[in-house]
Amino acid sequence: MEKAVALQVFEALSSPVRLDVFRLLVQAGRAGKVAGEIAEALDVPPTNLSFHLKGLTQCGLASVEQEGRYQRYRANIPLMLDTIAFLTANCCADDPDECADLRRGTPAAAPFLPALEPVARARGTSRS
Amino acid sequence: MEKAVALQVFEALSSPVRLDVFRLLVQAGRAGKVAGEIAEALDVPPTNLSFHLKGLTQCGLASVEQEGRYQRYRANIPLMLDTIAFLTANCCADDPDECADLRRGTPAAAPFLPALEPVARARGTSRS
DNA sequence: GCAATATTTCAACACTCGTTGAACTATTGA
DNA sequence: TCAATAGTTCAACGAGTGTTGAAATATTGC
Repeated sequence: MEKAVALQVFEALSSPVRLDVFRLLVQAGRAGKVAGEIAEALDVPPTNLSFHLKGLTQCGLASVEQEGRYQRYRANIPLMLDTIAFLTANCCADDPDECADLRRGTPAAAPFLPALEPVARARGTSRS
Repeated sequence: MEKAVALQVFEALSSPVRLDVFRLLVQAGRAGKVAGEIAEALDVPPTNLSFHLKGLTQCGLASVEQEGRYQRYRANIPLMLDTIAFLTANCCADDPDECADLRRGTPAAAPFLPALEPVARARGTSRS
């Protein structure tokens, strides 16, 4: 994946409205949602929603298909996964032990953010 | 994870400089890098780098540790994984078959990718 | 103490982004 | 054809972001 694409994806996901829309589409799966459904679900004015849907489609994170007078949007999950792969490429200096340690410390559904207590912990104090 | 945190993470990753810095730190692993090393590796002026490092640390994506007159930065990989989990929560209308289809053809680059398992098994389906 | 090194803060500027109402296009149903 | 519905485009404004040089802070070695 090219860096430019990853940047566009992250930029798209950095807006509250677009993040909500994308997650809604991810949860909708193949079925997707038409613009009106999205607008109703998220309580976003049509004008504004259209603006953000354009952003999501332009970076490839969503696709559109016309259905009569409706526009059906769907999440591009492969692109999302590609972007994640790009972000984690060659991680941990290619040391599998490091990766294992880091993953162990992170239950996939952690309720609290480990904001300022990250990898630094692994160095010096608790590890030999 | 709170939506606000995920937003800050994506916003942080939506800048070319910050994306480069974060990926560099991910690749550096536990060792991390001091600001000067990052500046040299990416050819970013110190003033500008400092600005972006602040952004990365404020959202929790990087940590700082003082080492004499140096500042050592490290990637917060658990936070990154939490964010990914947040993004993919309840995907595909909780239909495991959909997830399996979508994940097919996705590059399995980093050792981190297995952490995405919840995507495919959101509904307790044993697969593999 | 003093100079050199490493990094951050500050002020200023151009630039981009998000939101909104009004106007526009396209499709449906009568 | 006409009115209603679904959605997008446009113009404008305020707010936020990225970059830079100059100045400030902190640490090291002499």
